[in-house]
Amino acid sequence: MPDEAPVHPKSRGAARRAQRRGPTMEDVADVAGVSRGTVSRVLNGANHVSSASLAAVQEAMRQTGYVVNQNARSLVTRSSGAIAFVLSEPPDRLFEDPVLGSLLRNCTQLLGEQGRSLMLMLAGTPEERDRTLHFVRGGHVDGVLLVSMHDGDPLAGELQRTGFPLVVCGRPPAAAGPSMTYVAADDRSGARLMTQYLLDRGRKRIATVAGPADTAGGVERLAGYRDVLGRRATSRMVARAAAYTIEAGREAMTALLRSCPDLDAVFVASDLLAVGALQALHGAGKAVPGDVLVGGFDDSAIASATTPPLTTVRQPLAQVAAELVEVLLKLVAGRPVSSRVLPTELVRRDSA
Amino acid sequence: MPDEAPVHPKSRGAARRAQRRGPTMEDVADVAGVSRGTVSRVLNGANHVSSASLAAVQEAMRQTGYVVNQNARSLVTRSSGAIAFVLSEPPDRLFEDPVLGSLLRNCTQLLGEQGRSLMLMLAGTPEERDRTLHFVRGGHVDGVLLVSMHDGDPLAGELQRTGFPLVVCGRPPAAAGPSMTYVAADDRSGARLMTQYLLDRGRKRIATVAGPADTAGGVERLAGYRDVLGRRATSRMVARAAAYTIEAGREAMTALLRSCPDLDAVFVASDLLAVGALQALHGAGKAVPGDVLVGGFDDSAIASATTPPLTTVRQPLAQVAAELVEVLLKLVAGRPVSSRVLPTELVRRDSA
DNA sequence: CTGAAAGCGCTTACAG
DNA sequence: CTGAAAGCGCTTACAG
Repeated sequence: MPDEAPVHPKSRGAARRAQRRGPTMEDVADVAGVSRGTVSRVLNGANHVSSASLAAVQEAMRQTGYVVNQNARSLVTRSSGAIAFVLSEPPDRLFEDPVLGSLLRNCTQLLGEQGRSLMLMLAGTPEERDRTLHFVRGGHVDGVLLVSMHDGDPLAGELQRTGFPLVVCGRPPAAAGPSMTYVAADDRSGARLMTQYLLDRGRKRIATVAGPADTAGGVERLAGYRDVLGRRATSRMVARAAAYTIEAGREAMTALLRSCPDLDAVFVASDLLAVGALQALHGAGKAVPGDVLVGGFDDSAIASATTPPLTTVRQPLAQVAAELVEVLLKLVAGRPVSSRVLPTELVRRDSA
Repeated sequence: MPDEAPVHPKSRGAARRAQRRGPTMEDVADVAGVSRGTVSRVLNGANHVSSASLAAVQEAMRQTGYVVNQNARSLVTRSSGAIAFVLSEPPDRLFEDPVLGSLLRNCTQLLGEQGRSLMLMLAGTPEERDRTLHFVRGGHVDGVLLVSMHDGDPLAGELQRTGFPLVVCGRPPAAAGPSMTYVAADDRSGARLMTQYLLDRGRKRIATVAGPADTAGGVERLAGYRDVLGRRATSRMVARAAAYTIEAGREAMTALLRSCPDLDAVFVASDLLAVGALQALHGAGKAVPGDVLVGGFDDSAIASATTPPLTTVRQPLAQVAAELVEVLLKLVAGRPVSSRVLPTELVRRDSA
């Protein structure tokens, strides 16, 4: 096997035929009455170009409808203009959680404003991981944004070893080493904020629905909860959700109602989980917030659409995306960067 | 202004320096003791290559860690290996609806399996549209998948005029002309299915929450509803949602309860809208399905997570994605294609 | 089956 | 400020 993903060799011929050969730099130079080099200089910042040449070239570009051939340019500059957005998740539930969608949209938009494009790559299976690594090594992208929720994901380290600029969204796996740059919301202090709030509202038996144990959210948010409650947080007050889904939230909440029937508040580690928790509480005849206070995490779109609307911890997703892009582009430009942890804040609605 | 998006000319130098120059075809050829041409032939299908050369080249590739430079290859083949996935939507609510996420994930996965990559492009604003067009014309991609929910979107026509292979998801705007290839779920007959089902369950006053009037879903699904009810569908039984969101569904349902207080069933044009409709009904003290039958559309992940679980019309999204990719790649290969409309089906749960 | 050579469209020192 | 020229790494007729 050649070390190369198959790219439909058969179809190349046809694709080539179909492509009209647009005007090249040569054509523009001819029309403008200058050399190819001058056209190139106009394209790349217009330094050291007389205003007469500048005008002539611009006019010629308009006339010919010239569009630069990015492949030719990339071949010499060794820079593709694209960034890989790598989603290291099992494929089934992808995008069910609005957090990912928000991140992806924001990054795409911000990169676009910088004249860069985003390649979406899935890396949930071993084959996909290989493809992604191969793709990055092939120089298709100038840098990588990795969104991985699971600890112990080997991809982070492998990507780092390619030597390409890399920024991870969320805290990187411990095994990654200290040199890995990341941007994360402060999960732990957000969880503390919410737990303290529930306590301040006079509740005595505050349970929690934690996220899966192999995710940063599942670890950090539970830690924040424990920071506040100390030994008051007994094991019967903690339930693990199997995934970040509505169903899993419902199941975890049901388990909690069984193990701790007299709970009077619950901190749920994500809004989507909280939707399920609300259903379980309603189903058990518990009034929210009357009998049980419910606090979520994320402040995703669904938080204001539940009944009652969800009091939650706001992750600054737009800012996470902005910093992710900023840090990565700095890295691509060869400038020094450092990791960033962004503050979270409490958003009060009606559920707590 | 040069006709060219700025791609950080300043950063190029740094990026270049940072890039280690991997082994080239020349290096592989040297190690294998053959010419560059033979290495290339091995890479592109291994026809007309002796098994001795083949083995030598493969071994040399392994030894050197060779990875093909896609830019150099694309420059001569005029084929980038990438496909643009263009989302022509206003940015705010993007991905709130799980339908888009599902489509994107499936397309990315299927393209990946074909050795192709997906570039995500937003085209919600005029600037973004220009960027997208420029990008496509620049030859960055071999073809375009356009997901546009809004009629009268000029982008479809503009993309078509570039001459690049294009497939639209959903029925294209009427103005697009007959030659535009599309893949769509059969919205109208799905709506008929649901309306007929509500009728068959003995309901007399079947209202509908329709999608925005400028979307295919808003038009076709309402048409299907009217196909079945004829003049029994009076204007007071139809409410338009302002967008495909939970809030809009709640508002439309509230309006319906005012204009038609004795309704005993409602067909809601999307699952997300139906979540809002359920909230409004519960808020008004109506039991579902006891007092009012509720039918949704999409069968997205949320449909099985509502209380009660939603009876809905299933859009075959995985199949839509598969056909989208298949048709586009055929087009890219220069083969003939035709548009496809995929059947929808009723999924019974508890809300109706 | 295989090598030598042309060429894809651009950028960038290098002279001037 | 500008042109001529080399070179980026590959593919592909063209001979043999």
